[in-house]
Amino acid sequence: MNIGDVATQTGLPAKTIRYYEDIGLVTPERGANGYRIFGQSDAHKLAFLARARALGFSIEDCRNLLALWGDRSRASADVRAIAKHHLTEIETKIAGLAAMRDTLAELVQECAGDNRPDCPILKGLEGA
Amino acid sequence: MNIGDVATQTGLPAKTIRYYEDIGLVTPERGANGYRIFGQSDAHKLAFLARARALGFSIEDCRNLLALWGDRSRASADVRAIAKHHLTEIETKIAGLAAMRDTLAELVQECAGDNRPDCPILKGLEGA
DNA sequence: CATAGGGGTTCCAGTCACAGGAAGGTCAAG
DNA sequence: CTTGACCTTCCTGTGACTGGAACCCCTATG
Repeated sequence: MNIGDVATQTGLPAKTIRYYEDIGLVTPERGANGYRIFGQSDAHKLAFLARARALGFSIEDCRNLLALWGDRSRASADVRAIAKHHLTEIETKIAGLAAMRDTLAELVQECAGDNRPDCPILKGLEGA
Repeated sequence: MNIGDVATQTGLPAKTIRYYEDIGLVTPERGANGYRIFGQSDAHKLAFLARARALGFSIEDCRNLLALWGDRSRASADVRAIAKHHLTEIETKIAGLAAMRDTLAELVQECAGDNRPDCPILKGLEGA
């Protein structure tokens, strides 16, 4: 398979796949013409990566997850630890965003949004 | 005021304040020794920026909000439009993160997290 | 008066995970 | 033979800073 085929299969842009090779996440072979050749195992790895990234895992997490995936003597506790830690980070992020949303929603609702200059949003930003 | 004083007042790191000068958000004067000199108006601007950034507004949004803040003939509708658009983006982000959280939480709960290799998390990542 | 410290200054590199684009080689079809 | 779609490498840019090097300035103390 050429890079375009794997890109179609996995939904990852070709650019991203090249980048993943660059940082050592996949190591496709090369044809005589210099083209990358992806086997089934490469395609599976990339699909795995695509899903892990879609769940928000960092590249480093992905690297570790890939290693565990390929390690038959792994302990599921290690996988779980990575996932749980990431889950906590996501929850923290959500909490931060939710706080922003609440404050913003309040300000937006208070603001008339007409052509007069008076604006509760700016007031909220200028004074605590 | 020197940069350290403003940093303490606003809670912004000095580095960040220099960066804000670099990109033209504030324009403090300079003393004979080359030090930046911040007046009250600069300090207010920076406090405004700190709050806007804390609400997640982008630097470009901040630039526009600052301009509106200083524009006596502004229409509050313009401010509101920026804020509302930002609010929508935040809500979109939250929705995305919440979806990740749900999937992750489910996988984490299914995983035993012991020293055996069997792992629903990896299974979830490998197959759709 | 020399020095030590805690300011301040500039400039350069790195972050994260790619995306865009230039310049050029390769391949299959018409 | 040419066209156009694909592939290659390399370089730059993104957002909003952060860290660090190398250097200057100011005040207090021995």
